[in-house]
Amino acid sequence: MFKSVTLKEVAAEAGVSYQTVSKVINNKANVSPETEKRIWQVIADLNYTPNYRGRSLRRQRSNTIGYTWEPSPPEQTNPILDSFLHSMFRAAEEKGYYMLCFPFHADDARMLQVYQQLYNTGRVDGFILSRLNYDESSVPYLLENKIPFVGFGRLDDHDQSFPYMDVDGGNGIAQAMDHLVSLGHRKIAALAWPENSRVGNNRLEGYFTGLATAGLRRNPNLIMRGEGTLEVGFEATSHLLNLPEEIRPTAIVCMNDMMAIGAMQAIRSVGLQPGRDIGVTGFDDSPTARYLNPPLTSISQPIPTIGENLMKRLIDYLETGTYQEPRCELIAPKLEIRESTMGYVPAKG
Amino acid sequence: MFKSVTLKEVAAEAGVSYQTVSKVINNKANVSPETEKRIWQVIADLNYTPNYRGRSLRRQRSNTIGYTWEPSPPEQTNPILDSFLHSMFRAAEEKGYYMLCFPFHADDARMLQVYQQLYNTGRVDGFILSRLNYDESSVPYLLENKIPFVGFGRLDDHDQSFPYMDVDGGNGIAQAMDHLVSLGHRKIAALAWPENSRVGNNRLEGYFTGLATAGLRRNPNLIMRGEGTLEVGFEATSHLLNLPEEIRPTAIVCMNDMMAIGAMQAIRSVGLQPGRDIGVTGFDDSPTARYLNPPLTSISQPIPTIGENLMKRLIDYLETGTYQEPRCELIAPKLEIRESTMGYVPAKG
DNA sequence: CCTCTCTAAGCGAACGTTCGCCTTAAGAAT
DNA sequence: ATTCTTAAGGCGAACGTTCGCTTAGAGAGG
Repeated sequence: MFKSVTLKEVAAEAGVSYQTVSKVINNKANVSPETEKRIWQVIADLNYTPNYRGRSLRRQRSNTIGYTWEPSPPEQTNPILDSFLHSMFRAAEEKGYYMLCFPFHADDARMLQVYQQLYNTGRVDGFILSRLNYDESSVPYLLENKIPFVGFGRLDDHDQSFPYMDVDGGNGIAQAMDHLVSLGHRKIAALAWPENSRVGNNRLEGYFTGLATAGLRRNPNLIMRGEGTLEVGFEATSHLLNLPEEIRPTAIVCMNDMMAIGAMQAIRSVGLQPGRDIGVTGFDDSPTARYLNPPLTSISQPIPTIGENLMKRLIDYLETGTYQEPRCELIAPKLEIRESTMGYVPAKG
Repeated sequence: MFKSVTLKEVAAEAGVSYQTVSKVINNKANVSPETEKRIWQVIADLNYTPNYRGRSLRRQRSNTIGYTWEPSPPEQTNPILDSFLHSMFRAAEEKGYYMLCFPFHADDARMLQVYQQLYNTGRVDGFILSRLNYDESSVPYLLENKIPFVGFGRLDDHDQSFPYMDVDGGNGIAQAMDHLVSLGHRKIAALAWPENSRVGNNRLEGYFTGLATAGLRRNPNLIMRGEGTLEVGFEATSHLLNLPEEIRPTAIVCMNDMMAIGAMQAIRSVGLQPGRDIGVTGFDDSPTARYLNPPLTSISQPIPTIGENLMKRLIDYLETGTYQEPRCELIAPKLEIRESTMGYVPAKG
């Protein structure tokens, strides 16, 4: 095994006590300029880097942030995982931190135990949570045990109980609605998620906002709910297309891209053309969205900004003991307009 | 901050020296059954877990494995990342290990420095590398510095210089070829990668094997090369479809799914139907493959098996000091047959 | 000449473990 | 009665840091 250079070796070489070397490294030195220079020189010569284990034990700090996430089912892919992770990695490294990733457990109690364990044993200094929903048990648990964390997402729309960043999904869908309305659509359907999904409800709010802004009435027949899968998108859209002419939608706003893909397939399966005959929008702006046929208008979340910001915020808290204001931040997504909403010609007028 | 329970507190409560408690925990005890039982009881009562930092310093072990990977460009998605990571996380946790993830750096020297640093400071005990190519500088570096690691992928086809697992891409493509030949295809094109891609060349080998098995001649006009993107797939296929009738391919084997998607779009853009008129196969079996129109025949890699196996192999080495045989393992992928190769009717007989 | 202050650096202790050797007492063997 | 063995557990040291207090020596002020 590799024997790495220690403080003592540096000290011996520089002709000082090892504690003095430590002080120089940590800028706590009362040392003459020449001595300091000599010490730095030796550090460079021997290629010394402080041992993480010793430092961590003494400082009672691990400089490590824990993170886990629920893995996607095999037939789906997580479009934001890669960039979210890397944005956090980079922000952490910049501050001398690293991320410890650990497996997700569906069993809540087990998951809490893992959080507790990682923190109590000193493996991590805090956590980043993501994809929070109403019933997230980890949030109250971590708060109660005073374990530092920040979240991507919140528990409900007016929650301020812990520091987070979140995408304002409602804002995004409202942008999509305005866009569709401006193209002349008046009968707009929504493919929404089950009512127990906080993210889903947040997005659906944007649908309602969009209707209100345009002075349109809510029509319960045009709101379909289900899991955010291609199949649900297909079925729901098939149903919508079978509605009588006078209420049949001319545009469909989907709460994610998978549903939108299903919707476009359903539209094509009855001989219509997505974009020209029926406008379709998605959410997430998955990498594949632009490659669909037609390319899908979707809503993109500034994932790297969020990852970087969350990490910086958590580290800043760990080092200062207080959270920067604003503790809770909502950030607007961006509508990416593509052909799945272009080419529509309103029936009359 | 949280003050966690220490050995000394357990010892005081149990009325023994703290070293004895340590011995009990590590099964190195010469202790009477009653004492041992009492100690375990106290441990449970106080909810004691050994402090990672102290243990790690003393044992000179971090029980942590490092991993990084090159992030996908924004317009692409890494279809295997999520399940690969989670399979490693799970295997690690089972053995009391965790993964430290750190940012990828395109600059080679910088990257090597990070590896060195993480290892020398005692943050990690070893690494897992992935997506290795011919010119991978990390492999010789880690070998030379005796830093433990295992790889997903190898440097060249007969490489045995370090322990790895790899998917036999050639085997996969050969399966696809056999499948196409059995359907009656005789003119089969390949959308291959640039010649400096080891993975690409390995897969292309399978194309040649398939031709040989079927007794077909290689036709340089039917081998197109380029980046594994949708655009390249589209352009290359458009070119192939413009070839004179007698050599124009009836099937196209693509080295990944993105190219296959591009190929199918090109086929459709000239009024033909993928699957019925021209067979198309991909590689990776991305989650979206089954949702394409038509669903794409592709080759799926047993990612979770690989992740689990790599992790176990590395940990086993760290704990025993020798690698299990076989040190290098090649594992066959699986052909997933879908409609993009079905429905073809050979022209004559 | 004595005290005081300041600078530069040393020193002991502590963080929470694990490791190897030592001690004690009891019983067995001589 | 003396020595030997064994079981049960104690003890000091070490892993590589950082922290806070102490000290040696020089120069200033009275």
